[in-house]
Amino acid sequence: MALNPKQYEAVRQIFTAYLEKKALRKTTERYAILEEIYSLSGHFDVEALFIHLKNKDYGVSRATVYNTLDLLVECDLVSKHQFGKNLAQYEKSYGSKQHDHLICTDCSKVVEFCDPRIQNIQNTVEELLHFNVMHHSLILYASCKKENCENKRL
Amino acid sequence: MALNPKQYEAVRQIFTAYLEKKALRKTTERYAILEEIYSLSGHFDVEALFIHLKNKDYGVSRATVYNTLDLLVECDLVSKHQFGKNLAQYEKSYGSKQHDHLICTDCSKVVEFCDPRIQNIQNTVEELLHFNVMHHSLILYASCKKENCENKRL
DNA sequence: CTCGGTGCAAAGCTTTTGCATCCGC
DNA sequence: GCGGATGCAAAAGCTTTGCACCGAG
Repeated sequence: MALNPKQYEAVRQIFTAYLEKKALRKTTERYAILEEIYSLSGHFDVEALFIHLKNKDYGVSRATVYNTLDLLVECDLVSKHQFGKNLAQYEKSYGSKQHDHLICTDCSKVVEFCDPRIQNIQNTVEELLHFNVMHHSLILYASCKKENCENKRL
Repeated sequence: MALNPKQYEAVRQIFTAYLEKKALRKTTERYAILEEIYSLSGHFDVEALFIHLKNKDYGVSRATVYNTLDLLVECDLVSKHQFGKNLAQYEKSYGSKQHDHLICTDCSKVVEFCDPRIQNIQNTVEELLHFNVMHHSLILYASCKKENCENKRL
């Protein structure tokens, strides 16, 4: 799940290249946020990331977190999700396999799954509607059968 | 697109049956909201619906609009979407073919499309993960090629 | 030195909540 | 008449914005 140092260096370089291309400044805050995100596993929201950063020596403001997340989404190092709630969820995306999400309607748990057939659908729609599909979001809302669901026991 | 009187009567009856099953009251506000929704075409957000209702003789409050939308979503007469923004979009769903959405990254225009293969993916995931998929949301984010996009001309 | 970026707090927007009033049952 | 539903407004929660200060280039 976690990246090794070499992989993380590649991530930094992608971000650096993006900042240079856009003539944006390479601030310590931006790299601190990138590093924190890649040290996390799974999904997180802005507030959780902000708290994590606040608990370190180096604090950043919410405004900067929002600003930097936008940049990271734009250069594909982070992906943003709206899982039906009015709260954006993020996750690091470098080195991760393309995947989609299933959300348990009982306990809100998020499960990831892969299905290559989604690509076929994209291709068909591209041809039919004459669009270039950049990315997609497939969310399955499902209820678990019996003891699968952790929160069933609560 | 619009329902004929007979179809709309079926919609009313579904809502009535749902309210009775749940022992909820059949208020005039609830039916007024249902009627307004089924007179609209395409997607709408809460504020737009609220304004429409406000402009009629019969006014309802935002709180009631939110409350009633939840009920209508629960009995499958209305579907709710989160198109990447922090603003829920709704659309009537009775008599509509199952469909998914493509959003133009240039002009935010929403295009509907159908693809039966999404059902196969659902079936596979159900078996693999032991979940009962209730519904899904597939959104393709795409940029139009050339003159397809209405806003390209702006 | 310049001007983009940051931090902080205020403002903005959508949605939820509390409470008095109202009306379906 | 009782208790759920409504209306209104206030509150809550996430995100954006304005402005003074800071620091990368």
